[in-house]
Amino acid sequence: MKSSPHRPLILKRRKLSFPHSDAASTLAGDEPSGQNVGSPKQEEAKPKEHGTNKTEPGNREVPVGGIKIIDHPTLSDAQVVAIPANTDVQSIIDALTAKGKESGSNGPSKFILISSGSPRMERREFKNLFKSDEEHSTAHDKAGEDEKYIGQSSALMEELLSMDGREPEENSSAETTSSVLDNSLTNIQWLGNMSSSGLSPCSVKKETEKENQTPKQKAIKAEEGSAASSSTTSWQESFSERPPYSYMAMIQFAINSTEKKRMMLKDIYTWIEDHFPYFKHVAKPGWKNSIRHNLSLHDMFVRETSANGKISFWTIHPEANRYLTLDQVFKQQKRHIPDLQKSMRGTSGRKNEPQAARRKMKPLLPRVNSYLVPIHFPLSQSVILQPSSKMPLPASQGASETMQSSKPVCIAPKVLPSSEEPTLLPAPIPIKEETCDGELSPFTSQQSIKQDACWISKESFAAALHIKEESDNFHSNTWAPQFLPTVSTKVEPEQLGEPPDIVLPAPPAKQKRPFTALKSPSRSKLDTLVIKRQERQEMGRSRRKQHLALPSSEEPVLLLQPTSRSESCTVGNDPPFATDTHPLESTSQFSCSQGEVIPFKSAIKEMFCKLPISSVPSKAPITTPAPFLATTDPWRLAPFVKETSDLLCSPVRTSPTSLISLQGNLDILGLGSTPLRPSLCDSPQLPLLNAETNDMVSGPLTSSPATSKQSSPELQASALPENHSFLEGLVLDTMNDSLSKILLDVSFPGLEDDNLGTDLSWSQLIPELK
DNA sequence: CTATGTAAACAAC
DNA sequence: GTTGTTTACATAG
Repeated sequence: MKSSPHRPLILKRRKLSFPHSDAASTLAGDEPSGQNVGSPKQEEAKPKEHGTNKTEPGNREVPVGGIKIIDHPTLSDAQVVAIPANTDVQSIIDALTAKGKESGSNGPSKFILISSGSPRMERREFKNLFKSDEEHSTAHDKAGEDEKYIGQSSALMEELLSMDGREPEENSSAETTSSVLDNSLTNIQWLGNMSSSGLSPCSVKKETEKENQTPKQKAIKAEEGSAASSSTTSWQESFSERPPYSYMAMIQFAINSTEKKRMMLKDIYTWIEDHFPYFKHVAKPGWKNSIRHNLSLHDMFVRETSANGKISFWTIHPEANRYLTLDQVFKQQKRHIPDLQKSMRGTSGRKNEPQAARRKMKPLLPRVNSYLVPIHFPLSQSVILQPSSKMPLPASQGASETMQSSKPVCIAPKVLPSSEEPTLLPAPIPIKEETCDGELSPFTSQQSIKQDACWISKESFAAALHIKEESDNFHSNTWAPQFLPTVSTKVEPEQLGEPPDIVLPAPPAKQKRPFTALKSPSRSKLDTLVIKRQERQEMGRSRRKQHLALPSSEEPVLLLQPTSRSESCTVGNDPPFATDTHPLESTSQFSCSQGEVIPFKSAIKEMFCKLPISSVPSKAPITTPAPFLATTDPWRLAPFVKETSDLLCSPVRTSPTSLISLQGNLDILGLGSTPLRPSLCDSPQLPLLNAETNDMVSGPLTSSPATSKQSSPELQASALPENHSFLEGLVLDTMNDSLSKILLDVSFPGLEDDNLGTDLSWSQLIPELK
């Protein structure tokens, strides 16, 4: 009852009913908590083994190839496996296998691997061992194993391997199929940072077991900080410390851990507790509130109600869902981390080194920024981003490490299609991605000076990347159909190094439903009902989902400008873009040739949602979609716009440009939970990128015929016809850990204002526009 | 300024 | 009491 002075009273809050409760059918069938969801609770059972495990009390060693297996001092069901530096994986496996046999079913379920030697190898190898991570594997239920990877402290790595698959966790990774051992390998859970011997008492039981991973980061931290000295402390901390994941990320992990990709709130809580002991044991109860808050806050989380309406599940909007799982993330981290750590440690003074850039890297799984944050990219931005030509892998590969290391692991929801967006097509368009792991490297590697910039840029970069993807999706989804002919997006995948563990989702689902109910009428099909979805408007300060609120001041920038510059917007040098003109906004807004400015921001939401009630409605109820909007899918924008006219300076025009702008806006707006961040332009990187751009373009990308990819101004001007608009950029695919360059070639004959008359116009392409 | 985290008020069950 | 929403405020970057 306290009334907070600050907080306005909520006069009324009304739940939206869903039209489709029928969808529930699906639900009904499904049990709420879902099979998958994991019945974390059940897991608890594990302990049973203990008794027997103890079979080998004391530190008994089971030497196998120099590998020592010792009972964990405090964990009854765990054993510590000391692995000599040069031990090969097979030996380890053999040792564990032998141990496992020896112990029988009752044996220890977990093994903590400690290697003093070259941890890296182990990982790698293990990694190899681990088979695929496909998530979809039903595995959840049973498979329980998770891998836990401990960071590699240079000193030691530890891994817990759960031998038995008992744990029901759903880790994606779990591929039950494999032998027990495999499973165990497969599931790596996080180990805390146990620094050293890691034998310290660990009260955490199952937690340990499950998948929490302690990010290496932690490990790193540990090292840095208090570190290891007291193993106990570190050990405990590992479990007690808060995971480096944001709530948003954890929720995603939880939901994606289930087969159906949906989870009830309660199960989410449970999953998190199970996987991150911190929340079970240390966190204040308020964390649940935070979870709920995040669910409500982020558009990517969609609540679906069972047919009967009694059960509500939380799902991740397909468009936004990267299907990340803890496992995947973990694996990724694995890859990257080593490098990072190296760099970090190795160079105690990181700064000095070129590596400095890295240093800046965010924690792999930063709770922060980019992590999991949906990034919306306005088309324009994409334009802005220019890949550096350098991207070529050369050094990169070698550098791959660097790259990776440098690369923050971002888990960003794929696209954040704005709720508005109707994204139907997943990837109809031919999109190629080229991921160059090495790509970044150039940046990093290059000049030291720049590196910093690079760094920064990187982050932004990452964002940009994501954005790009979005844009792709964006295009592909919404536009693709219409544009297909004309538009070609390419992303050329070049993965240097590793195959993506993560499978990019081309989520099947995508097609299904649009993020926002608003848009797609069709979505009705969905089994479940989507309850939420609204666009967000801006909110003043409060953060209700981020919207794209752009400062009114800023005006939309033309994506494709008629003027030579238009394309040139490219970052590079264009002062305008890059600099002030529309720093961020530029990305978000597009100006109509007319000069109209369309600020998207919050207005949009309102428009969509029409949420009279709350000033800042976050998610619009699906049901409410405006008719017109619904009809046209994606682009009901225009109409939309009109209404919003208030906000918009001018009514939307069908003019091609306008469309573009809209779209861009949409993106931005749309889901945009995340606001555009500082545009790429701003970031220092740009320059770098630009510079190279040309080359790049010419490179692989160019392969595509008609489409010219260059975004670089020069090129544009010279080479490109006005009609063509190219969006070129790099995409960082967190999932794959790779960088992708994407070229989006949107060429219309007459796109630009100047040319409008000429050939095709957007409107032509898209009837609706007219 | 943004993204996040946290606390809290409130609403609807 | 639980689940969801939405504010408000705080903090880190």
